[in-house]
Amino acid sequence: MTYLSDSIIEWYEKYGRKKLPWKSIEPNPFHIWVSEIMLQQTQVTTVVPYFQKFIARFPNIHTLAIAREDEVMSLWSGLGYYARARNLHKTSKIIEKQFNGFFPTSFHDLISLPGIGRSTAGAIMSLAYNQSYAILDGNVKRVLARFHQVSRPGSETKYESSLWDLANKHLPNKENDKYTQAIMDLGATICKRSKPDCDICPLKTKCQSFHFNTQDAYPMPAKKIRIRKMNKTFIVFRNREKIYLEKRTLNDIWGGLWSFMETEDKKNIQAIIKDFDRNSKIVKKLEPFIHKLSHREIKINTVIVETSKNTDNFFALNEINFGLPKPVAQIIEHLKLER
DNA sequence: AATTCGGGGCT
DNA sequence: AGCCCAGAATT
Repeated sequence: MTYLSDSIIEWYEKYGRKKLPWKSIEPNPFHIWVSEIMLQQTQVTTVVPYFQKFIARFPNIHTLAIAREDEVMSLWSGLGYYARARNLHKTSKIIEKQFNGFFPTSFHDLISLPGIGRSTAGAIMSLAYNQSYAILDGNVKRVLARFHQVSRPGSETKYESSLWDLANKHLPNKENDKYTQAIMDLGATICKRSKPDCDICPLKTKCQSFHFNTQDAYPMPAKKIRIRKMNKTFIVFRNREKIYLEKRTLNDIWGGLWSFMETEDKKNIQAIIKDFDRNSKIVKKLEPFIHKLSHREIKINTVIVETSKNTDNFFALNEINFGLPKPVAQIIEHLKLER
């Protein structure tokens, strides 16, 4: 099958996005890898400023591999899905040690690395090395689901599998790098989720959804996830200009970032405070606010506690340079303004 | 096979 | 207010 790839590549020559910051005349595998990880479940416009700051600080694998994890997390702060950053760092060390600092060039080696799955490995093989591998991101899924009117059976696995088959079937026999970029660009700029610009789409003469006017029905919607609502109380221990922070464990949200002590049960607040410092007391409560995640909705309460303790985990507001969850960063900004 | 993991853009 | 985004790892 070459109609689809030929048409898309031809379209890309005229209308594709060729100036994204991770693109260069000579492909840079390190840049492509970092961008692919940042772009997982994250839109291009969100990623661009993070990518530029990240590359300015870590221009190559070596600088990343020898960095402190806290600094890596700091540059990821606000981007979300923090396991991506931890895996990125972990993988840079693996490449330094096990691959002698050379970025892997085979699909087998790439997919063995933390944070690199089938689609990301395919993207690197294609975009960095012009090898014939498919990707299956949200853009490609949408284009293929519409082009073929792919239905979503009971089994999600079968649906994914049939899309992968189509993605492989449509691979061109040359210019795979250009094709991969092209089909993503088409999905992002023409074959959009809502109001696709079918009239100027290079695939319209053979697109099933255009023919039957079913663009809104494809891709068929995924199963709805239910959003868990929960409460959290952040306990901000403050000693003059310094506040207490601790590093979060990896098996929860915001893993590896620094945060306040917290509880989900308000009845525990007094006990936690007295356990920390029996002479401390609550001096203030901030206005509660809702922090929304894609799978949770957290009502965040904040209590400020004055303490005279001053351990290693106390930091001046202006010297905090590691990763912070969004709501924690918000609260710290608020505290700075009060000064 | 289903759930978990962020935060933001767009409608 | 709800859905989706250059998905992968874990349960």
